[in-house]
Amino acid sequence: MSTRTRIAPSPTGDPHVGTAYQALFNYVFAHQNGGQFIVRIEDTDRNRLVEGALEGILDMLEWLNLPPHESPTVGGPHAPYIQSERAEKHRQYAQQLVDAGKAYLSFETPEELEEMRAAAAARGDEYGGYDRRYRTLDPLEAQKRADAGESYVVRLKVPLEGETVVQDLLRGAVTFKNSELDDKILLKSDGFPTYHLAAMCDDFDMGITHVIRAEEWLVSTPIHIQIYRAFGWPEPQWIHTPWLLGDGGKKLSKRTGDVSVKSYRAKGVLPEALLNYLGMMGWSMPDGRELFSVQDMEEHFSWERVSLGGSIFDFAKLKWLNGKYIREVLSLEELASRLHAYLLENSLLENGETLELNTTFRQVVKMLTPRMDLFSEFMAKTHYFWSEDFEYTEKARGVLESSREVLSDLLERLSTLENFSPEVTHDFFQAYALEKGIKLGKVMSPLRAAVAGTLESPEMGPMLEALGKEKVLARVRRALEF
RNA sequence: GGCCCCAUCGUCUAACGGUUAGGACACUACCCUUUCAAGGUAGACAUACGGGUUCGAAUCCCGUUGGGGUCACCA
Repeated sequence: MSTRTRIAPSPTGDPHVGTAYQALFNYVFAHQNGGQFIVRIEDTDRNRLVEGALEGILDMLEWLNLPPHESPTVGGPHAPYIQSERAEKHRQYAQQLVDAGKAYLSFETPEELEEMRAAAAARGDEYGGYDRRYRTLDPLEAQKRADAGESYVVRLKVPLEGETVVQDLLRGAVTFKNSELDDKILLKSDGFPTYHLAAMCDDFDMGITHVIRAEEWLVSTPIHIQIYRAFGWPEPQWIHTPWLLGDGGKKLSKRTGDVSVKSYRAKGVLPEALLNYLGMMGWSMPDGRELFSVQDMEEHFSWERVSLGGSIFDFAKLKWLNGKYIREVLSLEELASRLHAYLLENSLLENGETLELNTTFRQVVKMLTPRMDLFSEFMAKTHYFWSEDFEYTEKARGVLESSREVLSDLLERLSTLENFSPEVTHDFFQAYALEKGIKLGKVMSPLRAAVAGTLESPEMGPMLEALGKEKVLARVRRALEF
């Protein structure tokens, strides 16, 4: 039987890094075993749907280059891959369990449930769930009430005694007492299934062999096992991956960190860097390498190398890793075109006419390569390349004021240079400093201030070349008048 | 609170009974240098605690503590 894994995200907001994390592990494991990676959208909670969220998730996977073998958009032999479209099937499954006496109709209202919980809490009961008041109701009687139009849910009749053991691939056997299990709702009063029913039925129907999901699901796994058993289906392999945590070591959420993949994309994080970073959360390469691709992961992945403690998402390290991709992985040509596309996509171009994907742009990108970790830093660090309308920083101003002599010298002599290639200007500066008996810095900083408006910039040679003689001279002139 | 999971530098991690407990991010110096970076070198920083088992425990067992999760007609 071929290995089949899935992610089952809910379309309830921006695409979540946790979803990307799960997608990565599910994708890698499926590919490593020559199997299939499936995306199924879990939208049975009709109240929490967010417009566009489904597309957002699919877009994210495309951006990350983790294409599913089967999904709502590419389809597949088990379509539909949108859970709400399978609701009729879930209702049939629920009925099947009711008919078999493994589940029952239940008529309590949400308010009554609330009272039950409060009462159980007040008594200090160990079991704080549903009191099972309809579990023993005669099925015929129950059916009669349902037929009469009374609102009901379908609940699983879990065993009251004994234990349910979850065999987790990462943690071994995890034992739960059945007396602590709840008669979980399988079908809600709106006729839609809960996650418990829907996910198990769909996993079974879709032939999922390995359920790889976040640790938060571990404690509801005994219920899932009971559902499988009620149907008489063989269990999949359970794998509960370690937590991705936010600040303070709490579950990663909007409150504890940035969870939106869109937001990382907007910051100019490369998809391969994000994936690489996610890959080193909870897993490591056998040789300790930190820079690795999804392909590398497929080659070397094993559950044995997964560490179980949760990992705190550290943006500083992601940033560093992104910088590594910019500096060491992408070619200049690749970098330039992707950066250009990024700027276009985020409408960050300062001047659409001059900021084309041309030689100057490439020269500037090359200069910035060791100087940026994120694409979003690019414009702020290069604005003076694209416009004459730039300010002098406080420090630059100070230097300009005390260097008029050098600047006018420079203006005069620079204008006689044949060309502004780095070699020519480099020799020129050396000679000038030598002649004047001053340090190179005394020549460079005024010029830097004049040309860039700041004392922090790329090297002078390439910078002057990219700017060109005309602009450089004009800027020195402007600085002298300042 | 009940139940469940987890526990190595601040952070991500290596070590699968024997290492001066290694690497990376961040941090601090220094080197390189026309500034800023990048790069290089160095430094500081960890096995939560207490019992066992063993000739020998970060590693195995138990307990404690700590952290997290979960107890929905949400997934």
